[in-house]
Amino acid sequence: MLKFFSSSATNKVDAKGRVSIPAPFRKVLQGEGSSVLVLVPEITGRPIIEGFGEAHFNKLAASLEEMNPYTPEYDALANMVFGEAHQLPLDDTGRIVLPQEFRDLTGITDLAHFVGRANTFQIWNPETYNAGRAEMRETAKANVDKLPWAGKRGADRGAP
Amino acid sequence: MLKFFSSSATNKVDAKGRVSIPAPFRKVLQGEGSSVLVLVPEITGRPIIEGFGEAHFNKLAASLEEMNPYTPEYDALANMVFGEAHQLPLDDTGRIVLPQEFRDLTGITDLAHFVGRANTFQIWNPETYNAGRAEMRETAKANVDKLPWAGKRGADRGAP
DNA sequence: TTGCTGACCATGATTTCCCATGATATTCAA
DNA sequence: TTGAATATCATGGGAAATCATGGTCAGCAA
Repeated sequence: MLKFFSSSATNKVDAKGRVSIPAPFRKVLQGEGSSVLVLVPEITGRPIIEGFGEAHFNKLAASLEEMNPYTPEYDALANMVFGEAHQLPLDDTGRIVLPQEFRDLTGITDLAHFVGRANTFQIWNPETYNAGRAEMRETAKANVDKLPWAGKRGADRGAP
Repeated sequence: MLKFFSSSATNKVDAKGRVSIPAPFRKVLQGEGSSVLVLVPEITGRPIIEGFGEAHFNKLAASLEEMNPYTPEYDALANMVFGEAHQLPLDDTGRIVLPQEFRDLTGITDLAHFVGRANTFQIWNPETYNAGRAEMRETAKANVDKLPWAGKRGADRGAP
């Protein structure tokens, strides 16, 4: 069973706001033994939706619990994350209804672009994504050395 | 059990996009106790696919988690690596379906060239590979001394 | 009513699964 | 060491399941 959200897909959003969650993503949720999906606006305010399963949602809740309540930080995070999150059940064909506020936030009308990001995934307006893609490629290229790819950063790869 | 990806092979891509993963490569995956393969476009954007097993994929995820999220670097790496990675299960005859986007990227139509690279391997359009091979030989020849062959202990492996 | 939601059914296009085959490779015994 | 018996490998094809998508209809609220 798949462990990480990976790959991308652009799916249609129908007149009722329904979108198919890409099959590989559903398999990750399934692996968590869950068929609900959590969507939250990207916390820094960019026009992107962040998505994940219950497992990750629980982790977020756990981190919050470690914070001191009745502080502005706790307040802000609790409200922005949990206050704006939607827990959406997948229907029997693997679709969710994308809440109107998320369509507004992202500018999504009839197409939604899904991007896997390991423990989470994102939903973008395809146009926004394409507009930023070239720059992301450049930034990624300039930062390869942050990942244990083939350089010496890949410390424990077996060879001395 | 084999530990590194080595050797090369050129295999057919059938009408359904299926390719046999070279048997020696399968043995490396088997050694990791896994039968899924991860493919990612080469990060600098050349028309090459990078492949490896779940073990290496986990390491990539782990390094990401150590980075500061919501930075352009994190974003770019997450989207370009995980967003474009495919986790592909091998079928019972050791084949995968090479995703269309990878066939497009590399220009692969009916033949795929596999090249072992120790901890990862690459998939090339055979023509692209052949076209660049002579130059790679020259570059390798000019840099033999960078490898710590027997008798050359402590050779300089390049400083940060 | 009018409009929205959710449950259910329908469908074409993949994609996956399963079985089959010829070409090497490998094993093992004489 | 040679040759026959046995695996392994790369490849092909058809049937069955999955996927993304669309539509209908009943319930419920405004």
